[in-house]
Amino acid sequence: MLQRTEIKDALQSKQIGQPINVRGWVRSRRGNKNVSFIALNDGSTIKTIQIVVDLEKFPEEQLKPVTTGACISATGILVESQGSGQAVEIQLTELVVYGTADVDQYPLQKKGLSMEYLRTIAHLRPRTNTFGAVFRIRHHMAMAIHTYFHEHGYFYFHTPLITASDCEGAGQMFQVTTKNLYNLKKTEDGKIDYSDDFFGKQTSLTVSGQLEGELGATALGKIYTFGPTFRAENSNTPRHLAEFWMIEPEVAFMDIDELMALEEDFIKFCVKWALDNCMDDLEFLNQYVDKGLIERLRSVIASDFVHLPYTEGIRILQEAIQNGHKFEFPCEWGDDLASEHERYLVEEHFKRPVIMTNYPKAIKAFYMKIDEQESGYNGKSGQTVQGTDVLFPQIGEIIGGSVREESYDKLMAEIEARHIPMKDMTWYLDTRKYGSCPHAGFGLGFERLMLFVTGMQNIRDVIPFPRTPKTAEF
RNA sequence: GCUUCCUUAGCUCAGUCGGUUAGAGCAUCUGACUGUUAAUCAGGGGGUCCUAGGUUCAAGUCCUAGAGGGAGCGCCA
Repeated sequence: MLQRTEIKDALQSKQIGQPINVRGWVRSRRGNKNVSFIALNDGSTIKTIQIVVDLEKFPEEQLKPVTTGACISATGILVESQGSGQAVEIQLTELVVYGTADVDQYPLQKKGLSMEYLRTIAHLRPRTNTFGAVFRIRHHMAMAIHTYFHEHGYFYFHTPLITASDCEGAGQMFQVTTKNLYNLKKTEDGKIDYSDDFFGKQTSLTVSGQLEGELGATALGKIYTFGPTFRAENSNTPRHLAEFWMIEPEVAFMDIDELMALEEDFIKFCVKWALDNCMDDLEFLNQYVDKGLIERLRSVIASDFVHLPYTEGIRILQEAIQNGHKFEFPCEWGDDLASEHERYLVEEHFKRPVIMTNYPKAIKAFYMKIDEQESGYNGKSGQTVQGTDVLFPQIGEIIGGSVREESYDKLMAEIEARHIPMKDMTWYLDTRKYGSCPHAGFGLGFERLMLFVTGMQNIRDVIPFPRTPKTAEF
């Protein structure tokens, strides 16, 4: 049998008049009593190749199983197309049907399928144009991430997925245990006895690789993590998953300005990568999912991100309120900003991405470096921390980053003030105890980047098998 | 977790004030058409109106509860 050619290559081929073999899944078949046209897709590209069937050589009976969804091998002669719409097509000489798809049962149709419906058949949705495009782009974004960090001298550092620490505070955790939940052994004071559990202590799935990432950065200099993360929050929104992938670079000797430059440069690199490598898929999404997509991607690459200290952000919001803008929630200095406030700043006031910095320390994590230089609110220093959140149009917070507090004493003071359980965390504190150094890093939700790059509306549609509260199908 | 909306044919949706036999487009099937490309044209088949109660002479329509889904908010990435 002739060697298989992938459809993306077949469509570019100049071997007119030569035999060719393609294999894939039938998107549609149409025609009249003389000729039948099969649109075939093999996933290598969003495009289909047209197989032209002369019904005198292939009687209708033989073509019966060639229905939408069926898998076939088509051998024929590559010819210049007589019709408009494609440069080349294949005149069929030999047909093999690998697998049929009963038209009364196969759930995918040529058109008119909602995202909600496709989510119920997530095992088949990669065969649709939209999800094919999304998952090809997902691959390319993963490659972009590895390429960016590798080319900038970062090391890919693997942090554990199972952890015994519960102090990061990033969210509720999924417990990991081999204990018999129907017959739990209790200690004398009524607590669960984990001493006979698999790890001999209580363990969970990680909510962040950052703390372990800091161990890597304070030895290798520049590291990044890229792996799955798990949060058991009961979050029901189009921007949250219980299982998602996170990118967390951590860099020794990096200050807040360098951190912001990294965040901006990294995101722009990824967006540009998509425009350079995924244009066919982006054009499809631009046409059918989000009309402004490509323009928005280009504008993000072209614009400089705003650097906005929290205190200045509050001032702008209060000015907006004085000018008659209505917000549901208040925003006094010290309040955490609500989505509506972030959206106002990004989408209405600045109309470009904003990196918000120097937040009040009370609303941020314990490990963020306290701002001693910043004059801060009412001219008093030490009230803010060097956090840097990148806020994007449509999707809100895409990155949360900060300079880390490198002083052992200051870090311990925060930990004690917040009553954070650190008894099993001496390994983390050792980074500050031995050769402590200034360092910084950020976390970027991979699926949120995917939302932005694809224009998709719901985070459940940019990961093949989404896990959300009450849903763990497939 | 809170608020709110939705659930009618395989899919996307109409369905008026509670009133005769529940409709459309697409899909599918049959036929027509000498090259289509979201093909087109003609015709046919296809219904547990989410589930369980209730109100009523009469419920897809009103009420209660439950299930599933979406959106907004909170938490965050």
